[in-house]
Amino acid sequence: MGIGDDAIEIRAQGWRTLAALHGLIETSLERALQAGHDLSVVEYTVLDALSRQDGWHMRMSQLARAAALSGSATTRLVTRLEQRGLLTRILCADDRRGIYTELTPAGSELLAQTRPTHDRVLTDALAQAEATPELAPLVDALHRLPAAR
Amino acid sequence: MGIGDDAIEIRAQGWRTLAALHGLIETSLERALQAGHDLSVVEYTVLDALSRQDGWHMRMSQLARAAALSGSATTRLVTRLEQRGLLTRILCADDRRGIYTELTPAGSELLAQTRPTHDRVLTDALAQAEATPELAPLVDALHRLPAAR
DNA sequence: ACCAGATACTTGCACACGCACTATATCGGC
DNA sequence: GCCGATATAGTGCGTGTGCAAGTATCTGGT
Repeated sequence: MGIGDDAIEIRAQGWRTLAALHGLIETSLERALQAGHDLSVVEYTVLDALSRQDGWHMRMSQLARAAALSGSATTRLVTRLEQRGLLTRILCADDRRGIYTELTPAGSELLAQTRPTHDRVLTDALAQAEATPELAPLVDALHRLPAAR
Repeated sequence: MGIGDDAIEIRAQGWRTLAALHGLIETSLERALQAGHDLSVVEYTVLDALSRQDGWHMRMSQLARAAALSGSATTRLVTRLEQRGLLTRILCADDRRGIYTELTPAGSELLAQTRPTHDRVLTDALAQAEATPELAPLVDALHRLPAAR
């Protein structure tokens, strides 16, 4: 056994904790958003990401990164949302390979309606996680994270 | 705007960071384990969880929780691994509704072969994340997590 | 001007997942 | 002991996903 094995075990343990917390939150959100607003978590993530770029466009590939999705999944996700009238594709003139996406008013409105549910469920899920011994430290660390930007 | 809005925004930001880091790690692991050992991340997680219960059995439902999976997905996952000869189902006598699962020698061996890859890729992914400004704080927090047990 | 290679999105296909439902086993009140 | 309520695992079905291949566009070297 080498000297770095402890570090590896700590990393593995951290990854398991991270995955567990992620799963817990995602499942809660998925059920709530699906039931209440007919939106999946990734769909919400995309709408949210677009709204955050307020007034600015996002390329498909940026969207893919923001949602941690493959290119093909992003194509179909955007297609779904476009067909529901929540966003629009905009061919951009300077690089005709690229496609920009933009929230429609309907998209903004749905997002506004959904955000309270999202925030409430997220808060609840975190509270629930904090009550779980092996997850509590990570939840705590999450709260102390320096506010990015 | 209420007084708690900052807290909500911090939580949302934390969740986005968590999801981003999780996605990054999972994608890296998925590709590496799939390419090198024909295993998915959940499959590895299950084998690892079983090995960690060394000498002890796990019920399907515990496995489902450990892998953050639904009951039905767990059934099929166990079926796949059983057909590959990596684990065995064991009907338990005291509660005939329950089913225990146990690693076979082949399962242990495959896990032993796969673990180095897993650990190396995990280390690399964390290092990569640490080089990303918005992820670095969370990676740092992960390392400082108290060793659970 | 041209062509090879890189980049951005899309499409074909196989597959793992969750939900709703079913089957079997256990437990508690009577 | 019996029967409804609950728990555990498995099945049918629809759907979202990633990979690999395909198409269109851009870029740089010659």
